[in-house]
Amino acid sequence: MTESVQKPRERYRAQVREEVKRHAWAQIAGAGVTTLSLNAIAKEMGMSGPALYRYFAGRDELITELIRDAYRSLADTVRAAFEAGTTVVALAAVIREWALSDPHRYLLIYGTPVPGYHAPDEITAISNEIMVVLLEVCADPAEQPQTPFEVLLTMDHGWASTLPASSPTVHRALSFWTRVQGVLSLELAGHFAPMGFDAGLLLAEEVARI
Amino acid sequence: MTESVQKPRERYRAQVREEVKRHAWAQIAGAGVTTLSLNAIAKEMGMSGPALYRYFAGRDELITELIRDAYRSLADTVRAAFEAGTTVVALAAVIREWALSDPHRYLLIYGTPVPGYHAPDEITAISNEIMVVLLEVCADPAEQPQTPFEVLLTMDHGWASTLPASSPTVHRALSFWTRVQGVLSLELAGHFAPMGFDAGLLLAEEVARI
DNA sequence: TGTACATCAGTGAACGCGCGTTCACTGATGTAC
DNA sequence: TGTACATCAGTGAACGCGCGTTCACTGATGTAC
Repeated sequence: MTESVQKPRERYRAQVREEVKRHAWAQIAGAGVTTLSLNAIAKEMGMSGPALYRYFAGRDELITELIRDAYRSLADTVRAAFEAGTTVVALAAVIREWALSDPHRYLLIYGTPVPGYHAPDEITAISNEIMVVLLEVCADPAEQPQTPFEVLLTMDHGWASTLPASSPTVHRALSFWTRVQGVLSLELAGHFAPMGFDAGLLLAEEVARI
Repeated sequence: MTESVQKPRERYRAQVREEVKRHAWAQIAGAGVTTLSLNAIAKEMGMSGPALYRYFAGRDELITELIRDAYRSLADTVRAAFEAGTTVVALAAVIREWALSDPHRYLLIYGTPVPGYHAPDEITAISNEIMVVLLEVCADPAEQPQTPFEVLLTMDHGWASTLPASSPTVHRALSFWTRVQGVLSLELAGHFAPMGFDAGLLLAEEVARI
């Protein structure tokens, strides 16, 4: 964000880091995180393996960066839709488009967890940002729930601390989120493929009445 | 099923295959399919690596077996619940229990697809069995939908071929399935952990009105 | 019941591969006077 | 503007590791007469 005052070396470092990440995403798009390899990325960039250690402390740091960027991208997308004034149905479609535009990016953060990886606080913070937007959209008075919901939550922290735990808004947001994930996780893993119907339509139906 | 007439060698082969699979599941329970290794399994069994090639053509065949067994187990569980006479809410709870009893088994079939792996027909057949049960449960006249659904499906094959594509039953089954997947995929990947609420309750709410 | 043969489980060595990571070093780039 | 020095990107060799898989072989188990 303050890149304009970077000195040349810093600028160069940032560029190379970005290039590494681009190649990393390309690899992930091919076969998921599992096959992500520093050596392979170095080779693609015409460098030798150890060179990347100038830019990343190791494989784990690179993966953390990728996960963070993925969350960041989704949070920004969702926030932008909200600020442009969206309905829950339209927001679901926006999230689906985001996921379809790069399925492995979606799977990186919502698919099977990377073995041995534990997300740092910064990442849970971004994840919370997303929930906050969902809560805001679900709190829209024009989109009230049809039926009152029962107490569901026992939490007293984080994004929901300013809302009563049994708030219909919270329940609506959770319903929205799980239904979106339900359609997307099945669609992206290919489980709808043999059935031959429009997952976008199903998603719209799913979130139309929450 | 005809094991009682197996000759000793066949019997022994079957036992070893089962033992290999047990170790494979233990590995998967630890860190997912990714880290599954024939050599490691052999070592745990006190055998040398190549010995396993007497029992499995290779790593892929073993994985296929595991995936098939996972589907088989879920299909049997779901069918048993149906035959005992279940409601949609109870069935959802049964599926959740099945998933929680071995999260990585669930993730093996509904999580991020294994790179480079393509399911043989036998497996899609079992997957269809599950859908058939869901359709039967959702067709229960005691569990009629509250609202009529619009046309969603354009398929003309497989398990739905005997039902009109726009059938409320089909829509109810798809809603059920995606909502179950939505809750489970988020819960098992740990995305509910920082929120501190009862995922079982959320699931019950989700499938109560389909 | 005993012998001759066929089957097959399991071994150990080997192949080729790629991985993450460390280390001492070279050579280019930037900085300070 | 020019020189002396510090910084740092990138290299190549090496370490130790584990993987899937093949192959020729040994020795035990089962089969047929």
